[in-house]
Amino acid sequence: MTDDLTSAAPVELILGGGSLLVQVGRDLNTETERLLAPYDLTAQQAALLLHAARGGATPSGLMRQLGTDTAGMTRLLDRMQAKELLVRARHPGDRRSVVIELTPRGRALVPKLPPVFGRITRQAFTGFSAEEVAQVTGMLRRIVDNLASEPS
Amino acid sequence: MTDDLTSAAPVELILGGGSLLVQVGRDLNTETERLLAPYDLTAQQAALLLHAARGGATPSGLMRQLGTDTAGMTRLLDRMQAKELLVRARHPGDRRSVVIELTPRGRALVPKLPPVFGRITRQAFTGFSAEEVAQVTGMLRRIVDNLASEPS
DNA sequence: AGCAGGTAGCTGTCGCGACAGTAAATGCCG
DNA sequence: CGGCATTTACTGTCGCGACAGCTACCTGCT
Repeated sequence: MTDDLTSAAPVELILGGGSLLVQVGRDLNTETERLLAPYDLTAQQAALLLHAARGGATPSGLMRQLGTDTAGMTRLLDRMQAKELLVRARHPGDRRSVVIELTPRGRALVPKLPPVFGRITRQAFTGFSAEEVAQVTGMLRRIVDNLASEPS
Repeated sequence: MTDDLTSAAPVELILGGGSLLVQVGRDLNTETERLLAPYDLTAQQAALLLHAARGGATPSGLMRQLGTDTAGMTRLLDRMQAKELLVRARHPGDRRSVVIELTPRGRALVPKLPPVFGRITRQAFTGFSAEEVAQVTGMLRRIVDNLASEPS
């Protein structure tokens, strides 16, 4: 309901590149990858492993869950397939589609990931009450909706 | 003070790749670039122009303000120099350093940028009270600090 | 004066996001 | 049933972030 947001939130804070939000996202990603380094995984790859581990995953489904596009997904899968973390199988009943199956190697990594994400979460939200976490989450969702639904 | 954050904020929300925070940052960036397209600028380039317009900017200074590293800055400057938005001048008194000077072409773009960032800000924070904006900002800062100071 | 350590900028390499454009398979609808 | 839009996956291209490693230069300390 505020109409003078530009003064409430100085341009510097919202700058596309130097934006606080953008910065936080990048820092979070970087820190996650630091903790994942021992497993030779990136944040995207770890996230994909977790999602694909539940079975029946397709590139387009994973794409929506990871928030990327088909191009990015294709290459992410390429890289992970090259590392023998997964294979592409033919979808029974839809010849356009592909089913992602983890290899034993990929499957072996899955149990190690939740602790890593847990650590990151704890680190990022140190000093936050559960209520505060819920607040940020809610507000971030509202921002996402605002950006998505108002492509003015 | 919360010690059970993993239950308060489910892993799915904080996933390195699929994280809400990461997602918001990317969306914000993408939307910014959509609005900057008419000027043939990326979000980084626009942010750099704004910072450099105040004069006396050096790569390392801009690097800190834009939150990237020296490598990224070097190439960002390369691309912008190729577009004749700026030039690199020698720093008087420190032969290691470089001073960034906008060309007329670069300078001409500067006044167009604040409105764009203003629009993005308004769009992102539609429905937010000034107080809420301050809240998110504060919490985001705390997260940044947590991530920076606790490289456990 | 001279050396150690830090700073400024650069290059190489890799992973990722976004956009544009393509081909094959599917679904829909008159 | 036949044509057309949609969906699925892919490739090409570009900009950017992060890491590692390098040289030139400056500075502080002895």
